[in-house]
Amino acid sequence: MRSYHQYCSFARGLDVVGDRWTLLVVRELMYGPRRYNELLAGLPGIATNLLAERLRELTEKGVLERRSDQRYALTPWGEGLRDVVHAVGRWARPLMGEMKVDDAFRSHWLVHPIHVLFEGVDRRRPPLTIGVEMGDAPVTVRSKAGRVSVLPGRPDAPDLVLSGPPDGIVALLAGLERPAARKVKVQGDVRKLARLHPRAA
Amino acid sequence: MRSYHQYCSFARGLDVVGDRWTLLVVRELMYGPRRYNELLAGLPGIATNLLAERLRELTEKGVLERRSDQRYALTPWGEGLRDVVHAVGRWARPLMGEMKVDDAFRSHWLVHPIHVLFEGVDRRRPPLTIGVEMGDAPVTVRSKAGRVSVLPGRPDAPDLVLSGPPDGIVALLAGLERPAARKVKVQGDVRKLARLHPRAA
DNA sequence: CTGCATCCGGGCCGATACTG
DNA sequence: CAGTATCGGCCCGGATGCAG
Repeated sequence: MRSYHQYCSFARGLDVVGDRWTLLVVRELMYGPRRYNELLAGLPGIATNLLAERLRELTEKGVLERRSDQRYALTPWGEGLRDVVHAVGRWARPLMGEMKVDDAFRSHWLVHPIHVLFEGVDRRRPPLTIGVEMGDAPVTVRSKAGRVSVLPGRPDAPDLVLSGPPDGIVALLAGLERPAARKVKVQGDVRKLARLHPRAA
Repeated sequence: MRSYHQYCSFARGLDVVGDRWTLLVVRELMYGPRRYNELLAGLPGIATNLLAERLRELTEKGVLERRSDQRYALTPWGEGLRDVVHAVGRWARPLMGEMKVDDAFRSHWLVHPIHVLFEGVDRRRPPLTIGVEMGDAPVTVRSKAGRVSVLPGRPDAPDLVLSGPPDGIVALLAGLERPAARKVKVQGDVRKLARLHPRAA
């Protein structure tokens, strides 16, 4: 990317991560170290040359590093971009209405809406294990010790299983009455969801 | 900008503000409503057509609005981008070493480093008024009630006056011993600066 | 002078094909 | 699996024109 040539911390930050796709690569690495093809799968729409170029640039600039097992991982400085990604995600929450027909989705992306919806610790939250099926891979949403998190894979003994389109799942977890929420099949008692106390919109 | 077509809050956010120059336009409006030419002056390097286009897009999307006095201003939703700009600025702080020869600078940009360096309230901070001269316009850095802020203009009765290159000024305020800091002329007692307790790097 | 619109060259982006 | 090569098209950047 062309530099903005401004002596401004924000502008210099954008010189590093302001390119198209760059911060989405970072988003993918926030789930942990990933291999090239895993990144490709998590970034529907990116061209292979662009992914390669972004990985090279970000490595040169010290945002990520390549490990011995051929995986890419965020450096400690790169980890600092979590706040940036979350800040944008939080700001853009009003944009998360319905899915468009040509919108892509990956189950592990659920981590971010969950992070925003259930930020911090809330002791009122009961322990709860939810299996979520949204198409490409099952994930588990777990409430434990007042904290809500997302894990890959299908839980052994879920209290609740949700299956349906992503926008419906998110609406249901957020406690919103949206048309899409009605398309979600629920096994178990839906009312348990409200006890997780999602943040108001 | 081409949409990423991903049902992800972060990606949808970038669909709105991910274009080149877009967040820098927002940065400029964080100082308050501005007219077209004022924005142009605060965004050295931007092409006039691009500024016009960004302003139109951001207005359509509800990030900013045009006022009756022809000024552009952030909407309430647009104000939410402050957290994003600050998050990037905070992350990019390690990049704020020396100025490059072709780096542009505007005095009002000092607001962001100050925000990052002196975030929050610290009761140990004594009241202090500092005049700062960096080239294009004088600004005032003021400590009051434990909070440090930046105002446009030259103070009436400064306790201290700093004049020199921006990187030197920032280094001095941050309490860092950098070569550039030695190029700053100081009128008054430099040691008063340390009492403001800047955050460690 | 302010506030843009138009035009044009160059570079980045996106899609596909291909290689070790 | 992990990229490189290639090429058309679009966005960006700089210069210029022009209306209120």
